[in-house]
Amino acid sequence: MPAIRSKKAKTEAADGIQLSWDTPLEFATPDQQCSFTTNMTPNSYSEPPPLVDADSTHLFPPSAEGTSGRRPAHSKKKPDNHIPRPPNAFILFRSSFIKSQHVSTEVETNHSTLSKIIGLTWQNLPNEERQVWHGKAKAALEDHKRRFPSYAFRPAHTRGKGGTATEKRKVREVGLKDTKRCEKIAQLLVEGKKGEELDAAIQEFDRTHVPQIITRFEAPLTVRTYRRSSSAPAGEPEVQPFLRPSDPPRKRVVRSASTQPTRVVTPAPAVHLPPIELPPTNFFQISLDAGFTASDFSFDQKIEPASFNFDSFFMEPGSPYDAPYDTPSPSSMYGSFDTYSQNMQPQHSQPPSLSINTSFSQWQPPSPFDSTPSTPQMYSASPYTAVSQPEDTFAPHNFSLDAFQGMVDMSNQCYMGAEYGAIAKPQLAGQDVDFASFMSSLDQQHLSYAI
DNA sequence: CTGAATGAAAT
DNA sequence: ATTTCATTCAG
Repeated sequence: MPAIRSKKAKTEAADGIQLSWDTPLEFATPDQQCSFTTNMTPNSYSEPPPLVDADSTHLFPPSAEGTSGRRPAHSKKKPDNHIPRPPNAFILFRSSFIKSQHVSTEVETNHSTLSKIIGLTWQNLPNEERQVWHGKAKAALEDHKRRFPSYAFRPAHTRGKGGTATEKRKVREVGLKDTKRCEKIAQLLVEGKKGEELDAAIQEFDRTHVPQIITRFEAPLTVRTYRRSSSAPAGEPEVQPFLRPSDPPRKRVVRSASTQPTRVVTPAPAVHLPPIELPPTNFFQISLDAGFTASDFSFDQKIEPASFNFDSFFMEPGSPYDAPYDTPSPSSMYGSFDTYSQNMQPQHSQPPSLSINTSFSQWQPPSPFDSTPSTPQMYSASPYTAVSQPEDTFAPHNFSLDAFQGMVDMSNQCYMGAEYGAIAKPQLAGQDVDFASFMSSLDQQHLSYAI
């Protein structure tokens, strides 16, 4: 899921006033000097801790944190007398989780990913076990209050921001880690696997599971929208139905699920594309972002000028990896591919039921292409779209996969390519199909829950 | 410095 | 409602 919660990182001066927090955070330790005192009601939270011995019954007991206060002197700008907030239950859980190395660095070192895993684990945690951590959080809070009686949380509410009217919120970082892997790890964790056992299980998982490749679609670009965006009469109010990479993300709730994307349809006349013959091939299996379903494509029979309108797109490498990486070096075409390619191995012997055969050919754009300034710039990323310049034609359905662009022409032929030309040949059960059929064939099986 | 999670507490 | 910031450290 995208993290739209923007971080301000406003290094606020003048907020902390009190002593510094140099003692190691000792949240969970029961035997610490500070026993409950006076004014607190020990059982203010409803659920009493389990009667049984906690450590043996819990999946993730707090790591035996012996006063190992390792605090690398908080990295950056903090007033020095800054008092950190009391940690909440999850933060405590995460903290303990990290310390205890339940997930070894063999499996995952990236803390963003770890957060994801731990978040999933947290949610899968039995209620009573989460309650334990809420109890710890409560204790930590009380302790905090004792130590810093006059502390008050003063979030630096940054008013006005940068002042720039445009403030485009940063589109999510595309380096999304494989969500399925995170889910798998979390699942294994709640099953009680950790440490080496987990290592082994994940190694096995990594061996058999082909990581997803995440790409982004660009808004369909038509000649009309191009004209409009580049100083046109603009008689009508400017419609901005499409989502371009540079646009702020559509309102998509992050933590609560599901916001259906708006569907947009644009008329589009035919356009001619140069015929290309395909070399053989890589197979990619396609699945869609969680927020969307196949029906969002309005790609029924009459795909005519249906336009894409979604944020992201997954391509899962499927089978035969015969000639993928040495020929035109696809890795140079898009970074995310590169990122994951190390984990890819030839696997299955059967193509996936739903696949796109992307054939990379060294197709060169027609000569007029290079030297024709009249060709809209935005088209230039894809040599194929470049030829669709005739006055009253539209660029066909146009999408981009990172540096990668593609489109579907009026006969539903799908093309992809950046520096290299490529034809995407959707296949269904091994048979070539047009892109519309392909899209409408997407079903639950091919949807993923990610992002 | 950011991202990634959840939750408490502040506007 | 929305935003900050608690933890953590690799990128």
